[in-house]
Amino acid sequence: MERNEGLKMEDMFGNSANSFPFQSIFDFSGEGDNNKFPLGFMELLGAAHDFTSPPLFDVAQQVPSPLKIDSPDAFNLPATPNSPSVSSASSEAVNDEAVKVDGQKQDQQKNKKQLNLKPKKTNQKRQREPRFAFMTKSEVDHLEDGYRWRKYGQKAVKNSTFPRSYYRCTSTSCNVKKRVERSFTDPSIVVTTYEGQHNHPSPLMSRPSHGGSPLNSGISAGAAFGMPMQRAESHFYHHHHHQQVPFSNGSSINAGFPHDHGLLQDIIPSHMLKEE
DNA sequence: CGGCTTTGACCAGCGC
DNA sequence: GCGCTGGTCAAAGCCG
Repeated sequence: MERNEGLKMEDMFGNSANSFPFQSIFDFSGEGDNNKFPLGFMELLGAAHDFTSPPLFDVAQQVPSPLKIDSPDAFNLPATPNSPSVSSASSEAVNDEAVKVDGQKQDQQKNKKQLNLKPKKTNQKRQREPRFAFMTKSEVDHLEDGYRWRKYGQKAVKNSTFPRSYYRCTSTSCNVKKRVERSFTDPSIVVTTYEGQHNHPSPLMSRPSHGGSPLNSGISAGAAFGMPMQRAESHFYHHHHHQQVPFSNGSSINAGFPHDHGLLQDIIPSHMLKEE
C-alpha cells in the first residue's frame, strides 16, 4: 500500500552553502516562460531527451499556473509536482555546468572515489548534480516513480532519528541518484532528493500495466520526471498549492502556487502556514 | 541465478 | 590536525 497525500515544498538544502532564495525560484506568478516549467524540469531529469510524451504535459496542466523562473538556476526548477504526491520541491541546481557535463563529472567522482581507493587526491571538489527535493506524505519510504532504483546505501543522519537511504537508477548508463529520508519533524513525510538526469525513458512507462493508461495513472507523468508518483487520483488536483514550509533551520520555502486550497493543511499545521 | 537489500568500512569535505 | 558527517563501495545475504 502506498499512499501519498500531500506535498509541500521545502528546502532541504537550506543548510548547504548553496542555499538560495526559494521564493524566486518558485515564483508562480504566472508570467514569464511558461514553457520553461515543464521543459526545465524535464531537462533536469533527463526526461526531455527523445521520449517526451503527452503525459508530461498532461502533468503540466495540473499546475495552476506557470512557473516563473527568475533564478539563474531556474532551468532546473522542479516544477511542481506533477502528481498529487509531490508536495514540494526544491532545486539545488548549483550551476549550469553540473547539468551539462553531469555524466562526465559523475564518472570522475567515481574514479576519484573508490574505484581507486588509494589516496589519490585531486584538487577537484566534489561536483554535484543539480538536485531538487520534495516532500511527500507517505507511509512508505521508497515511492514508486516509474523508474527502477537500487539501494546502495543507508546512513543515519545527524539531527534525525530516521536513516537516509541512497538509491541509484538501475539503468546502466543512467547516473541519476536519489536520497530518501523521513522528515525529522513529521515522520509521515518522506523527503526525496533527486540528483542528476535520467537519460532514458521510464521503464514503467513502456509497460502497459499499472492499471490503465498512463495518462490516467499519474505514474506516467511522474515517471518522466523521475518523481514519485503514487496513484492518488482523488487527490491529484488537490495537492499543489502555494505554500511555505518552515524548516528546522528556520528557513522556509515558497512553493509559489497562487492559491492554497487547503490541502496543505492536511500536511502542514495551519499555524505553520501562517508563519511568514 | 540474477537482482536487490543490508551493512560495515572507507573516503572526502568541512568546521573547529 | 582532528573529529564529525555525508556519501559511496562492496561483500554477504536474501528473495523470487
